[in-house]
Amino acid sequence: MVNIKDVAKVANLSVATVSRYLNQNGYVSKNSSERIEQAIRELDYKPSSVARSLSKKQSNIIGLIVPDIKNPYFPELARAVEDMAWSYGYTVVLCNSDDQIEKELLYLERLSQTYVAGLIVATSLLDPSVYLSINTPIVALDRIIDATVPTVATDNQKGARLGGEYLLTNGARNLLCIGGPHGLKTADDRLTGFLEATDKHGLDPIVITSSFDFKVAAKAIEQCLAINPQIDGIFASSDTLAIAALHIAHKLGKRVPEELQIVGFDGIALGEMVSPPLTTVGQDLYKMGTAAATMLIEQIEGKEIKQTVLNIDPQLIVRGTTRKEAAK
Amino acid sequence: MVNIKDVAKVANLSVATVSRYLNQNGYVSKNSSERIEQAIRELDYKPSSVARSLSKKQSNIIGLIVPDIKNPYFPELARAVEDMAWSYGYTVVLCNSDDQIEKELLYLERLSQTYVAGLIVATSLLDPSVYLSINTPIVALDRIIDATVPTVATDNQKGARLGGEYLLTNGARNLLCIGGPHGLKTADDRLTGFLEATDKHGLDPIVITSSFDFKVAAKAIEQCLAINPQIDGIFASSDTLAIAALHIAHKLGKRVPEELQIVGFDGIALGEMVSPPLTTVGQDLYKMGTAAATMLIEQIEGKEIKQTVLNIDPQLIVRGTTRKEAAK
DNA sequence: TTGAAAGCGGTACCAG
DNA sequence: CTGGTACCGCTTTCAA
Repeated sequence: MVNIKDVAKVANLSVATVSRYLNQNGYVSKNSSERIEQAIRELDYKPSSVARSLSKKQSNIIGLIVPDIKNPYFPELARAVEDMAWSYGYTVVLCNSDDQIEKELLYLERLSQTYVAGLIVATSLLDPSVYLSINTPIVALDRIIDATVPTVATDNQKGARLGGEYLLTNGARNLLCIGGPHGLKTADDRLTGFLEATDKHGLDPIVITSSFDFKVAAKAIEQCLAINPQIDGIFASSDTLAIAALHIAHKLGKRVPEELQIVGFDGIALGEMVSPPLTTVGQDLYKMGTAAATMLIEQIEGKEIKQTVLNIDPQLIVRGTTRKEAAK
Repeated sequence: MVNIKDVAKVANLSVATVSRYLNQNGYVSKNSSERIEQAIRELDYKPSSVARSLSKKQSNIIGLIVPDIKNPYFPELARAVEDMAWSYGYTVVLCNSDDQIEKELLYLERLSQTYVAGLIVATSLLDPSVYLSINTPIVALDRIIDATVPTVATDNQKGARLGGEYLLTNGARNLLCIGGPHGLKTADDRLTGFLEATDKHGLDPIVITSSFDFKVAAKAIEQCLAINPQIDGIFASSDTLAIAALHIAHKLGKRVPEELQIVGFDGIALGEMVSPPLTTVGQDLYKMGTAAATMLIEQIEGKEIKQTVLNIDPQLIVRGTTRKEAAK
């Protein structure tokens, strides 16, 4: 592998000058620049980012921590992050934490050993202090870590209220809310928002909670629907959960949306593929991902961060699992 | 950050000895070991993997190149790779090539600058020679690069034959085959396999090809089905395509599987979520991913690779988009 | 404008 | 068994 020394030799300059040229800092005469360019081309020189990391104590690696990339929500986020990182010359390391504290901690440790440039964290089980203590730029994506950590998130409560209200204006009265796992703030907020909507109408919906796992959720929903056949509207706090509900509705022979309406939350691509396509409270996932990456890179590169909290407004996306004609 | 020198000082030994201890090579007396351990604990020392990479010219980073992580096929593979990499102390960098030569080339270049330990490549548009020339362990996943590159793949032809035959034994006679993008070997093999099955029955199915994009595919399928309403069996060369077909069937009011049977290929999780759940030719994606990672790590660590080609046998997974009672 | 040289944090060879 | 030390490839003072 050709190194900076070789380039210097060919250009008949010192490595210091070549380095200055490479980093575009310090003085390099026009003439020298040309000789360096020439040498680089001639030798097909590529700087070693490892050596660079070592001397600068800073790499161009961004760590992306998600619970599980298999959850269809995260690939869309990951793709957006990766695109933005790519265009700024960063590289993203994928970390699946499985929402396990131990694993996340170990990841953090490993990443810090590589002088990771920054972290995008889409999980939130560790104590905020540990994220703050690692002394690396960080942004929270989708989940809030702490008021002091720059964050890109959705107003979950508002979104859920939107979803609940839509179900109501569409005539559903016997509601079921499928909440996400207990203790997950995102999920709790969605539940709260939904209940705000139903409270206003003096309704008292059934609430169940479930893990985001499809099969587990499907089973829970099936049981619930068996006991409460009167249910005519379901608000699910994730699209996966909503699709599980749709699946069970088909299995039980309930017609959607005629007998049972379903509203999801997230706006994953999958929602458009099922039949009927899923009405949902959608977030612009790509935008969230790119925004998070941008905020992180700005921090890394020491720029003033314009805003430390970006709240993405969720939007109701009406598709086929709700009746539209009934609106108003 | 505390470094090896600090440890050496506290343990009252030289850095050489500490290094030997750390790498478990060379001699270190029991007594010294204990002092080192003690010092490490005391200082909470973590070796810098960057420095290590520089001096060994080898990192613990594995590059995973996929076309697009948003394609539901890849998260399952990526997760498996990441799990295995994690357990061996490697870290995976996610690269989305978008099946663009230029981008893939740039990735390869960037990765080689970081002394990447190895590559898992799930794309195959570059000339084999470039993969071979980068002088890094590599394994091809799902797509074949070259006979000399260790590979984990599926017997696509056989799988497609299986799928085609199943459709036939189930009574479908007016067949449609939805192939993947032209020129993609995986897709071509699946088409070939399917045609083998139909040929044997003297049938001449309709064949269309489509990109793997859901919407594009759906449109093409809709047109085809409109022109050929007699179609009663569809073999899709990916689950996404099959789900698009299912989606269109619902839209057109065709009952699945009574009027129209569908068989997909891949075995992605999504297939179980749609209604009716998708009958498909499934590959064990997790196994493919872990196998690829294992083969790569063995190469990296210089072990004898037991086998350089692992052919995963595809399995017919009968679910709800085919009629089972008709079998035999 | 340019260059010499001291790191950055390890590894590994060689001598003791 | 242990220590001295020359790298690995690049960045960054400090002098010239």
